[in-house]
Parts: sequence; C-alpha cells; structure tokens
Amino acid sequence: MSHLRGLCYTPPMRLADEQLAALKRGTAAITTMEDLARKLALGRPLRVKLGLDPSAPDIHLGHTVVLRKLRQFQDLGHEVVALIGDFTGRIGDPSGKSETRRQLTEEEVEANAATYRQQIFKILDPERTKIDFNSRWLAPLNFAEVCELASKVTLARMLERDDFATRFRENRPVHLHEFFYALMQGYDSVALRADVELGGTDQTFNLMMAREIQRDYGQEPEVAVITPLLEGTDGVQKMSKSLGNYIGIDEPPATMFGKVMSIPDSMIGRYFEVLTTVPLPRVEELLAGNPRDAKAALAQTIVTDYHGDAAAQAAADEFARVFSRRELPTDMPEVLLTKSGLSSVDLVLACGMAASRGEARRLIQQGGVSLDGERLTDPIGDVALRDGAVLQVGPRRFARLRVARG
RNA sequence: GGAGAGGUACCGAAGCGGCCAAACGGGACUGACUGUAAAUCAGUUGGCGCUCGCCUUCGGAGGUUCGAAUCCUCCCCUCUCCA
Repeated sequence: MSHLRGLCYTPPMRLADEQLAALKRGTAAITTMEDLARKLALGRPLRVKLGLDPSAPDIHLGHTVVLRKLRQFQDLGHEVVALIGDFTGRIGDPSGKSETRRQLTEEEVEANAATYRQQIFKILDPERTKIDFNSRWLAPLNFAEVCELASKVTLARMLERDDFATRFRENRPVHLHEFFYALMQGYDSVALRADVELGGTDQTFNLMMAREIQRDYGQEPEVAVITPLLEGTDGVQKMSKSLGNYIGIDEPPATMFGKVMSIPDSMIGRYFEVLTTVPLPRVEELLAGNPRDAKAALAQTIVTDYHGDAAAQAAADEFARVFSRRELPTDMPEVLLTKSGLSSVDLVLACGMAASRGEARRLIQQGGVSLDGERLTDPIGDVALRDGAVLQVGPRRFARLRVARG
C-alpha cells in the first residue's frame, strides 16, 4: 500500500493526520506531538533512527514493540536507520539494569551485531532499512572533541536521569563512563541528522539528551517516539532475557505459543495493543469473552508473525491437545536406553529430566513423574520398561523410551 | 591519603563461635484446582548415600579454635564522610 503513495496526491495535512493517528497506537509518549505533526506535514520522508544495543543478540517480543513501530514508519514511506551501537556497546549501557553492565569485546559486539541484523529483518523491511554503525563517527573522535561534547551537559543534568539518581542516592556505583552513553547517543543523532528517534521508556533520558545535543550542534531536535517497556511473561517485570521472562522471536512455535499462554490474564489486552495490529475494538470483544480463548487468539496471532499460519495453527492444536485434553504431544524426544532394568530415579536421570539424583528423587516423591500414565512412586525399585513407553515429568516434559534389544 | 560501613545460596535479605546447608521474601520446580504453561492454595528448592551420615558452600588467601558464615591477619571490590 505504501508503495502506491507516491502515485496519488494526498493533501499533506490530511496525510499527516492519518499518520499521526496510526503512529500513536501503543506508544508511551511522543515528544512532542506537535513537532511530529509538523514534520509529517513537510511531506518528505523523515529520517527515523533507532539505536540498537548489540549486547543482546536474541531479540524477544519486548524488543519487537519498538521494531514494529519502526516498521510502521517504513510502511508510511519514511526512511529508517537501524543504528547498531557497536561503539557504545563496548562501553556498556547502564539503562534498565540498575547495575553497571560489563563491557563487550570487539569480537562479541561483531558477532552480536550480525545476529541482530538477521533478526530485525523478521520485522523490518530489508529493502527500506539502512543499517549503520556508530563506530563510524565515534571511533575517530579525538579527546578534544569528546570534551567539547561533554561540555554540553552538566552533572546536575546527568543526575536527572532517574537510574543514575537512584543509584547515587542508594550508594550504589555509578561509573563516569556511563555518562558518556547518553552523550554518544545524542551525538549519533547529530551525525545522522535524525528527524525522529524511537526508543523504549528506559531511553527517555537519552532521547531528551539527544534533542538538546542536536540543538547545541545547530540542528532541529528530533522527535522522540517512546514505546512502553513490555512486561514479561510474569506480567510484572519488564521482559528481559536475564530475568528469564522473555519470549524470543527465534523460539519454536510451540514454545512461543505456550509462553504467551503463560502470561497473566491481565496482560492480554496490553500484548494485543503493542504486539499485534488487531484492531482495538476487536480486542475489546475478545477480552469480553473467555480469557483463555482471548489468550489463545493472541498467541496464534503472534506465532503467525514469526512462523506463519500453518505453524501457528499446529501450535494451537498441540497446546489444546496436551494441556486442555491432557493427551500426549505429537512429537517428543526419544531416549535410547541400553539397560531394561532401571530404577525410576535412574530413568529420570537417563532422560535428562533432572540435574541430580536428589532432584530426580524429589520429583518422584512429589508425584511429578509418570510412565505410560502411571504415576511412579518408588524411587528405588526397578521399573518395567517397554519399548515405546512414554515418560512424563511435570506437566510438560515428555520422552519416548526406546529400549535397545540385545 | 585518613576514618567508617559493607561483600551470604538464582536474586533480595537475616545470621555474627557450635542448635547453619544457613531464617524470611522473590524466583524456579512439583502437586491440587482450572478444558489457559492464568489466578488461588499446599509442598519442594547444594551434592552423594532411601529420614542418622558424608562431601562442597557464606568476596579471595592464610591463621586461631575440639569446632568459624560468625574471631584474627593480609589482599580484592563497593559505598559514605574527611583531606
């Protein structure tokens, strides 16, 4: 649709209004709305920047919120620059985590950036995405230039950043180099002459700083389009790999589906808003019904984005089979056993379902282990093993046993 | 440079000579309940020997003691105040 835009004349203001309305969905803030309206009304493609920190090579749904917004800009005909912070990545971004992040080596940054590149194109249109690296202009800066940049900002201004202020107040370390992150990010905007920059709410400070720095360097400040941080599957903390509450976009369909189903019911609406394009009135309808069905619809929509219709349908069916109807999954790993006489503890261990004998014993004692649907209760005695028998540990771990004939 | 506070298991945080494998909370796991991997409730949560036992663990290295997460020495890291 957007590629047709050049062919038909649309009055600029009206176009701007339409764009603005669409762009507002799922944002936490736009600074400022007026600036954005005005820039959109210019009728030229805007240069939209997104900074990517290459320390997290696995993109999860939390990252996609801002990527989807970027894609929306692309579809509206704007020019997108995905800026990989290969230089800043080596400094370590203090944002989000309340502790200092370790610095990455050059090799790590390179490897991560490659992964990033490959993953963001699951959402962005590769044809209309320019990828850049900020080492291009940051690496050549000499110390005098760095000081000049640093002179634009005061300590008090830096401490306005909530994260810094909090850590400072709570007597936790704040390293000087962390201050440079915001400076560098602002300088990126100067180097790119960005009209708009996207970022999560954790980037608010950096985005505001970029506006000021652009002004200091004689440029018109970019518009900051701020997306919310998506809560993870626990529904409380922001989605992050280190918290283990994330849904990765590279994960298998069944895993993705299951993880979406594990979010608290209260999060369904929010996920719909920022992770899908399902019209909001339709979302309201779904939310009025059974939460399980709404969540299943959400899960299917999301899985479809990354794995296609067929895989999403299969994942939905599989979920219904295993969790609703308590049937066996269609696929499960096979485990080849060489001995036919094993205690149940050894069996669980042999299938890799427990990290230690103690854990295996515990699982059995808690009633979490069954063989062919029969709960195993005795950790010690040998269990009769049939070729093709199914071992289940907990609600969702299965293995088919293959007993070697000798 | 000086003075003081602190570094405990996945995370937060108690403990300050034996009753400490280490309270409590979170997380995770298991069960019950749910035609949701939601919510709620209960239990489990270092390793090895099937409830007594043994081994490894409380920033690091040594030492005191029958016995140390707990006391001493040195070192590393963080914070505060002073210079």
